[in-house]
Amino acid sequence: MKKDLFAYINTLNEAQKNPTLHKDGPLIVIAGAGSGKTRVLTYRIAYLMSQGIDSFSILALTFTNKAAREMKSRIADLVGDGEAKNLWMGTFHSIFARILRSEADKLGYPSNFTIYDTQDSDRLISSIIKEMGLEKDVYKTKQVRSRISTFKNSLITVRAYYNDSNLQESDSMSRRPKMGEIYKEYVDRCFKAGAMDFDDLLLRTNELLNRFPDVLAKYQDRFRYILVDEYQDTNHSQYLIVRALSDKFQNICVVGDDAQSIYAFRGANINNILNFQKDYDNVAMYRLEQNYRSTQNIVNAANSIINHNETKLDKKVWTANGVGSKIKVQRCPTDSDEGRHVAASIFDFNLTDQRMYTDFAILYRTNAQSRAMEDALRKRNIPYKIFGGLSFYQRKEIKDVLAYLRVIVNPKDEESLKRIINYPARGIGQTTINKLVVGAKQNELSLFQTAERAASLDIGINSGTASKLEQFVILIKSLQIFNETANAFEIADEVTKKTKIVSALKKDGTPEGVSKIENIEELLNGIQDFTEGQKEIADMTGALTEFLEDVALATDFDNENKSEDINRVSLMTIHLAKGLEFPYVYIVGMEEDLFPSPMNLDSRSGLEEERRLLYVAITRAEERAFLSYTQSRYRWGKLNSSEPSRFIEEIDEQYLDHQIPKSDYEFKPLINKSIFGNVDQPKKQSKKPNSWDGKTNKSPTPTQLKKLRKIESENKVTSSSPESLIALPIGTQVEHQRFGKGVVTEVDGVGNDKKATINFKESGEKKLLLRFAKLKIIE
DNA sequence: CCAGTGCTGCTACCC
DNA sequence: GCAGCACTGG
Repeated sequence: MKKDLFAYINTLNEAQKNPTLHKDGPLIVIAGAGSGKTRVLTYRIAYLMSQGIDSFSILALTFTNKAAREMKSRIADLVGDGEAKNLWMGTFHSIFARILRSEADKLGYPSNFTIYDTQDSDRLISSIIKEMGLEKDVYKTKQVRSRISTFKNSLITVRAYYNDSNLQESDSMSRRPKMGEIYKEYVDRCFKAGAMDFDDLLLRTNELLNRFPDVLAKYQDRFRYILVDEYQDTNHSQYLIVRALSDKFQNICVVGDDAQSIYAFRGANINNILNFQKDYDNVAMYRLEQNYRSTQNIVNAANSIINHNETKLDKKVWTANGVGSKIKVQRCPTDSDEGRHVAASIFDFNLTDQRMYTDFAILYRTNAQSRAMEDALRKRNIPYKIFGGLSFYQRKEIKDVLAYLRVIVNPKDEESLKRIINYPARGIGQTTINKLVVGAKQNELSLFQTAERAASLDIGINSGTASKLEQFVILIKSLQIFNETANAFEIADEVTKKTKIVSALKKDGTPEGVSKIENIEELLNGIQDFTEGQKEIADMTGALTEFLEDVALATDFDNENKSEDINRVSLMTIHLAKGLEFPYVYIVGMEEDLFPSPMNLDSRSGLEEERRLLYVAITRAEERAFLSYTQSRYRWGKLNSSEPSRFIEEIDEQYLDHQIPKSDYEFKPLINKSIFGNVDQPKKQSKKPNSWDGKTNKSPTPTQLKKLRKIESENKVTSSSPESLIALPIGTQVEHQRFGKGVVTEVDGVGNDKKATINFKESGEKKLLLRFAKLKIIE
């Protein structure tokens, strides 16, 4: 086994080997995009284990569950399943949720605490604002939530907030003087509900480690080796946890790329990676600069964009791969044309390059952009999968079933209780819930306890409603008793039957109802899978809690790998694409007011983050990258005109290949003079100094002229080929730009579907769609 | 209490 | 373009 491992390690380059074999003491690995950092991390962990480090004492923190799972399985390949199993590997949230469960009593929490997702938090905040009688247009739920999240991620507790006059002042200035009160009430209510939100999982871990030195010492001793992936995206709270845990042994290895820091909006602090060397003594610094993923054109184009940033570590990413093709930049009249263009291009490459659909990704800045892409792909029968957006577990019907399970496990969970107390409808309306909330506060009881005692407490609930509440309480209690002996699947199955959720949906009979039933069945299948996996564990107490935790921390990525998911084009936001790679990458919506996002335009750091986002997007591509922008786009149901993103200009011209709409098969010819936007259109006053629009009145610069000439000549090539191929007798000698010379052996299909089978000298026999294949007839 | 209707405001991003 | 919310009449 050891010998095998070293054979693997020997396949690394020197730059990769050094951090892999670095044993003790702090180290930072600055890993350029595609430079093999995952290999370094996995081999390093395997190496540590080969050196006698106990697998139980290695903690590896990743950014997604998927990354953790993949790394674990790769390590299992190296060291065997049994040993890999013992590694502590997962996201910050999942690892510390696990630790918090076992230490919960110290913080006054039940060990089966609920994890509130963003929606739960929003509902709670919104009801607090209502209860406090505040104006909802001033105290906007989402703004309040994100403010509270900022506090928590900066370790500003309620007490710290009240000790900081600056914070209070800035909230007063933004007309929200009651922010502190809302914050306090929110924290109290979460605590009383036995619930932690995502930020609490980190904040409470800090609290645990700070308040209990013995607990800190225990985990410091347990985690002798700590590794953190994607360190550039850690926030202050995560930073402090890592610092505290690694303080004793200082065997801390962080890996990241400052150029790929794209989560500042949720509190990630790029200074964590920039200042790592100041945080520990004798830090070893390693740089991985050789890119194994992409062509030279892609690497260089990406470098040229990131060079516009001021804040960055010194790094020169290069590749020994081939030069590759230039990045195509496509202008499209509208967003649906953009969709058609991308779909046509994928269709084309799928055929001519014999590519699987999984080789393609379409990346965008905002989820709303996926629709135009979907429509176009569907029209061409190209299978696709959308990642992100509303996840399975956030669907209403799923959240309803889960709410029952959550209340069974933790009856104090207020948000879940409010969800199900009248679902399916049982005559307990908003008025009653309001009375319960008030009553709970007055009597210092949980909402559930208040419901339980509704008849005896003097809270204005009449006997009719009280008996309905009693029925509901009995239902929950009987399910709780059932839960003591049943496994997670049995209890979930019982919930859907006892509550008549499914039978009610069946009666409803609408297509929506049918799809909801299917989703609930899917959920039950998932729970059954989970239960199967737990079979060897004799004691099933806590199984449901564990399932609910998995679900709370799961994302769409975690439900992949189903058979129907293979061979599909991937659609996702750029954020979601971090860490992934695809041979062909389409980056759509390269427009001002979209990318860079207007929300990030008021500061240099914001703009730099947007730039890093584009860097991430381009470096996902292995072979080909495509950029596109529209001249007008539907937003909020209205057609708005748009301008090319400033970022297109920032990419070094020599790596780009500007296209204008192809008149032959996709677009009507629009403008032949210039690619620089709205020459032919009445245009609004240009206010952005950096946009291309402002230049159109001037005569073209030499670079622009060069672009124009190139575009004109290319346009001739594309438009001439289809006509010349109308007649293509068998035996014709043809030349293809990629496959070289060949002979036509068969022609079939008509019109747009006309295909020719061609026997190429070099590449063998290929079937090509004539309207795409740029064939030249050789006389 | 509840279902239906009309209005609003938003749409970065993830654990 | 739609989801979520508030309002209203039954």
